[in-house]
Amino acid sequence: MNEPFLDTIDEPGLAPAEAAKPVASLHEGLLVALRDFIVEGNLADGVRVPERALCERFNISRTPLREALKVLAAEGLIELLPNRGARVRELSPEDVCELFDVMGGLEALAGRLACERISEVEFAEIERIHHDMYRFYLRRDMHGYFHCNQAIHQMIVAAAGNATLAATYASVAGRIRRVRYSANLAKDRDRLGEAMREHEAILDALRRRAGSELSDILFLHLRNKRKAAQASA
Amino acid sequence: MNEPFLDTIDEPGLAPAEAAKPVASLHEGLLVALRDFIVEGNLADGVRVPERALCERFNISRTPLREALKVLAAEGLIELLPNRGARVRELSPEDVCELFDVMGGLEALAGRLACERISEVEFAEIERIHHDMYRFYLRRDMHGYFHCNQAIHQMIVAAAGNATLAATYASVAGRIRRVRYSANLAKDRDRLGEAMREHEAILDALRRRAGSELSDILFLHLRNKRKAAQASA
DNA sequence: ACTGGATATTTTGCATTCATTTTTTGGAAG
DNA sequence: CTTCCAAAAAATGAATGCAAAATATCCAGT
Repeated sequence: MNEPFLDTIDEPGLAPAEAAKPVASLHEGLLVALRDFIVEGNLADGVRVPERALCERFNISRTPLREALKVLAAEGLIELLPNRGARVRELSPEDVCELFDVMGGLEALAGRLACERISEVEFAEIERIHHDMYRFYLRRDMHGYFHCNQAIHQMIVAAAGNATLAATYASVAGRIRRVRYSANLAKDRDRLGEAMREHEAILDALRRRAGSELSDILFLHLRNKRKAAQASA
Repeated sequence: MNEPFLDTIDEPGLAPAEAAKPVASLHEGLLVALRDFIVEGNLADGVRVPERALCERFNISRTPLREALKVLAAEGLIELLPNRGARVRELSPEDVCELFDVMGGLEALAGRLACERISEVEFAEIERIHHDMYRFYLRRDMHGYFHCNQAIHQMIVAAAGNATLAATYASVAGRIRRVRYSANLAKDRDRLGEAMREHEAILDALRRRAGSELSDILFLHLRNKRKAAQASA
């Protein structure tokens, strides 16, 4: 019989590295693996997912799998129909709107808190990434641009210094990540320039530690992202 | 052998009512029951909770119980130490601060969204509860006051019309509910009057549909609640 | 050929069982 | 009397088994 799924990513020579970061329980590792598996889109939306298939895919028995499914259902990533198994939760346009707004609210909060406690070196780091992003923008390097963009938002959340917020934000971001809007979004030149200007305003408000103002800007920034995503859908 | 826990709250004559709202799965019902059980403080913080005891308490086997525990751990209500069982998660003062701030951020978002879409009848209903609350305040009826207070905040969240936000808010509110700050808080007369004035400002901003302003007021309102809670701790 | 229904198969939900890890207990040595 | 170690007991993590529900299949009747 095959070994559990964890070994499928193991190279023989990497055994010590694996030992250095052992997965505490099968369940925990499975949860992460299964979440990534779904977020990365390996399961079509709305399709019934038999437990048996997933068990074979990850080489585990049904018990830990079902535990993981329950958790993912609580996270809102999948839905469990009684006696009818799990399916990847379909995101209606309304769901996507809601998720964008909640992300906007959480980023607004993050910005407000960041203004209260961000250090100069943290700000300098964000500013540095911002300038990198601007260069990518000028070069029309979309990959680099989006990478920096995501990094800045993540750093603002981190600068808020609120672990509960960070966890909540990660959960919402994970759910929305399944929506592939960036491809179409990237083609909208106007939106890109607008986003760049919004980021300038974000930096400016953060520099002045203007929490309330930054809060508004971040929420509206996400609203505009939402609009662009809707337009491209 | 005893029947499952659900029957312990059943009166013989209530069978039809129970049938009208059947619990889909044992797991689902257990999840709700166990969550309430913990939120209501039936389990001391930090104490190891043997699965066996909970199984006997709810008259179910370990499998659905463990599934429910995994979900509650994901919600942050309990923590699961590998091979060492579950314990009710202790809330440090920092955790409480974080939760208050996240609640503030979510309520700020709710207020902003409510300004966009609240109807006149919804606003009138909130205003009515607000006046009820004021009467309770004058009479020093703390029970009525807190009931109205909670109702208003809940109605603002509902008026936002964002199910994702409502679910996130409910999760955070559930986690913080375990902290018993209201008892001490109620004795602080100054804070009570201050809170009353803040609620006036909330109503005023909502009446004018001033989303950004309401957002600020609600966040600061929660901040002040946080301070009062800290002071009484 | 198509529809309806009965049967067979699959799948889910939960209980039970097994193996491993942790905790407790008992006793011997200092 | 205290401390340390070993064995027993208990608890956890995962697998398997079993009953009920859902789905699929097949056949009869039109």
